[in-house]
Amino acid sequence: MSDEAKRLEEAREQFVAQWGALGTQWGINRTMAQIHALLMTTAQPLGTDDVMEKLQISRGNAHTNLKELVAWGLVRVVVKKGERREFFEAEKDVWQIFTTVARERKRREIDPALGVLHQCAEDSRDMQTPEGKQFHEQMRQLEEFVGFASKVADRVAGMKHGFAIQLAAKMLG
Amino acid sequence: MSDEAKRLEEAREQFVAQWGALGTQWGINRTMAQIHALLMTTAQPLGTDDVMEKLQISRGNAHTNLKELVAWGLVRVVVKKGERREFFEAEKDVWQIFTTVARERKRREIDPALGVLHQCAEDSRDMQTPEGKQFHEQMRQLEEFVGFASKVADRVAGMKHGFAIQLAAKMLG
DNA sequence: TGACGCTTTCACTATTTTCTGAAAGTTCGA
DNA sequence: TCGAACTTTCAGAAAATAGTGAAAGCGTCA
Repeated sequence: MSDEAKRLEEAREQFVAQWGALGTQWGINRTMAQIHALLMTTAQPLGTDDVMEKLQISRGNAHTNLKELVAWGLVRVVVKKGERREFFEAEKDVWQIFTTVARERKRREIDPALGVLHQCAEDSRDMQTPEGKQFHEQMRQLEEFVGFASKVADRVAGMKHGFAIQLAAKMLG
Repeated sequence: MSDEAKRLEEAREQFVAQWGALGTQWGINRTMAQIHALLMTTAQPLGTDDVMEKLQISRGNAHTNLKELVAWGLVRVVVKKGERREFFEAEKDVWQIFTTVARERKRREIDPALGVLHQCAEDSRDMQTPEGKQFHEQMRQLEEFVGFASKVADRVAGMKHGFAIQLAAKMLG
């Protein structure tokens, strides 16, 4: 193996390890983040056994997290003709990754919060005491804000890269 | 206790419980989210023992998470004159809460990622093989995007409520 | 049909995170 | 200087989460 190939291996391992650690902080399972990192930096699709070997994990673990990444929409299943097993390939376009994650997190984190807040605001709508009114008002404001965030997330997730850049440039300028 | 007071208690408990569950999904410790919910919906500041009692948790747990909330900047310590113990009060303004959380998450999640990516991009700067070049390019794009996100976060976190509303209205309109 | 190659599931184990409760530390008034 | 009133820390217990490995499932082809 050439010197550069070795360096590339090292750099990739570095990236995989650190991305995994970051994933943990982000509330994402370490293995899932590591597989994603591995796949993002590999040109050709990998099979389950490749992933198991590179990350030194069990088949069950590799399988579960690969499928989870597919469920998130961050990884595609690729079938090679003449091959029976499945290969996996990560989306590599950064803006695409971002919108996918944004959509998914909105669905998993924002939408449920909205439900809770709406319910609580409803339940306290008619309260008369100062404490009751204050509670209702707080719920209402939270609901309003989160609903707003929800719309922004939809909007951003639906934008084309170019348009987002333009908007952001205006914002930062 | 009046009927409404009872209903308020129930609604609050509902909110606390559900907000705690949501916190977990968001990668935030359940107790911390619950204390935050409790404090956000309570007009007057609470002491450690109040929190322990309402949430049925130990002193150590209450203490640790109250201090953590203070460290995040979501809760203030209040000293009442003539009282030796500390009371705690949550920030209630929604936009304020949002900017605080945005700042904190940027610091904890975005900035470290930027460090990792920059390092990896550097380490692969001079690679010559197609795989090496591709790796470098991927790191570069990720770094660029995350750096950009970092700037946007700073900008948004620094905005006044009114301005943000205006911007968002333009965006959604 | 059956057995091969691969995928999927799941009971159990390991690891990580969170919580408890008690002891130690701090502050302040008498 | 003592001790009451709080706050803070932390070792170990409990709970939650993640990972393993083996068995079961599935589709294909001889």
